Amino acid sequence: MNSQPKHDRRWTRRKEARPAELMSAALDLFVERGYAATRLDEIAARAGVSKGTLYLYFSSKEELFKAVIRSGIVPLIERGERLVDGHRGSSFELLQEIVHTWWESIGDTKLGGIPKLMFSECRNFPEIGRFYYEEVISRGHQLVQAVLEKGMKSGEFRRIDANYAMRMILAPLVYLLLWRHSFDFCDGKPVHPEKYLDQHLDLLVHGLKPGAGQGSGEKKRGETAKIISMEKRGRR
Amino acid sequence: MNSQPKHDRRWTRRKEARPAELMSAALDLFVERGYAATRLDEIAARAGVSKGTLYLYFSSKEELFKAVIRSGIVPLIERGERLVDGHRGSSFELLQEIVHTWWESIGDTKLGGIPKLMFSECRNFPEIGRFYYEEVISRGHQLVQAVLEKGMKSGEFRRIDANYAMRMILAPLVYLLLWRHSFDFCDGKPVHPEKYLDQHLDLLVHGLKPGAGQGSGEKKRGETAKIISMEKRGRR
DNA sequence: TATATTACTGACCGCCCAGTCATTTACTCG
DNA sequence: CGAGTAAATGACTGGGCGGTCAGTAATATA
Repeated sequence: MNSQPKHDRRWTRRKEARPAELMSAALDLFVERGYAATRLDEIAARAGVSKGTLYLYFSSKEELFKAVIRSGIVPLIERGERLVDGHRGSSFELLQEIVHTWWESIGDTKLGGIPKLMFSECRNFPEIGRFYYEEVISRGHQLVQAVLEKGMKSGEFRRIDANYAMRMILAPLVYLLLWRHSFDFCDGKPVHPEKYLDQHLDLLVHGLKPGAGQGSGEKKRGETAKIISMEKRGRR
Repeated sequence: MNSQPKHDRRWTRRKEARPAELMSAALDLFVERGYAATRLDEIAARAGVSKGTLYLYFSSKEELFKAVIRSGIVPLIERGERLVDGHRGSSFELLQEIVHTWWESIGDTKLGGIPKLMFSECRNFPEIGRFYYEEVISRGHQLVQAVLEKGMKSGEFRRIDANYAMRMILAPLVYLLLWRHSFDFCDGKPVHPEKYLDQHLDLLVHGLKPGAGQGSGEKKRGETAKIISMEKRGRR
């Protein structure tokens, strides 16, 4: 981690670089082991400093955690929002572009571990959970929803509830991240992300195409499958 | 939790009921706070016993965790497998039936917290992770994949890679559970599960329908959206 | 080179909690 | 009812880890 330990000095002053290095090390370990199971000594060691140094830059473990999340997500959403604003072309192309960019700049990056971390810990740190929800999740939701609504308005997509459709778009993306950061290691033939995302987009483009019946519960022709809405079934 | 504390006794002997009650309490707390953040004293208290009693039935915290997972999932998969075997009718109907049953007997139950727990902890307990993968995940995958393949063979679904399509089916289901057990609490308008699942099935039935181009990267007509395969793009 | 400054260290502290066990209480059986 | 057994208790312990701080080593200044 230390760039070049000049000569044979035991350590060098690197006031500027420390926080970023510590946060990077912390993110790695938090994602791998979870917040509680990660020792501050380990984080410090991975960043090439002692635990005491960590406390020069972060006042507590929780503050370090917050900083990791904050600094990790700041660039993310903004980038997505700029992408949507600047786009000219079909809504589906935009959707593809978003997925691609997301994968390359987040998913396939160590930042891709953050969602797993947040899902695991948001109940233990409601303040951070709420922050993450406000600053990342809800903005991400709005972003995708806007694309869907634009596509529906132009007639490119059929009319469906954008809020729920948005979740159908995001679920496989988030799921991919969670998978890679948890069970991927025991899978015989690991998931190939590019193929996975292609498949997802392919199913979406067909599922969203207009002219095949609107909304749930309706079907255009007398097909074999008749949709039984869960809403009408008795609850447990 | 104790059924009836007879008379004014300080406690009663309930050798048979203790393990189940302890596991139930443990599942609640593990799901809510995570494995590490859950205290054995709390589990015992919720089950109405002292910590010492817990150790009469489980030799360690980790053994308790294993037992919780094991006992929680034994009934689950088998039920699904019986469902598939006994089904007569279209593949999509079967898919619906699976989703409904899953939701009612697992998703909308405290068992629905197990996936979150496993995703969070499987890296810290590789042995349990592997067990869960073998006994639940891979069997669940095979189950859904079999339905897809049957549907493709009969021409009800278009031909696509069943392994990846299976993941597209499961992702929103698992995602629903994770959501409910983590961020749901900070959502202004919470997700309505029945509507969510209906929407999912609706998108699927359209996305899987044949006669709209096969596989990713192909489109039948000159539509606005042209699919750019991620496979062909440069990697990060 | 001498002095002042400060980034950094690592031994140390105290709390917390998994795990133990001697004792107490409930039940069983004759 | 009384003796024997098994279930349950809760005070205790030991280790681990978050957090501290007096001291040390690197750098700045002159």
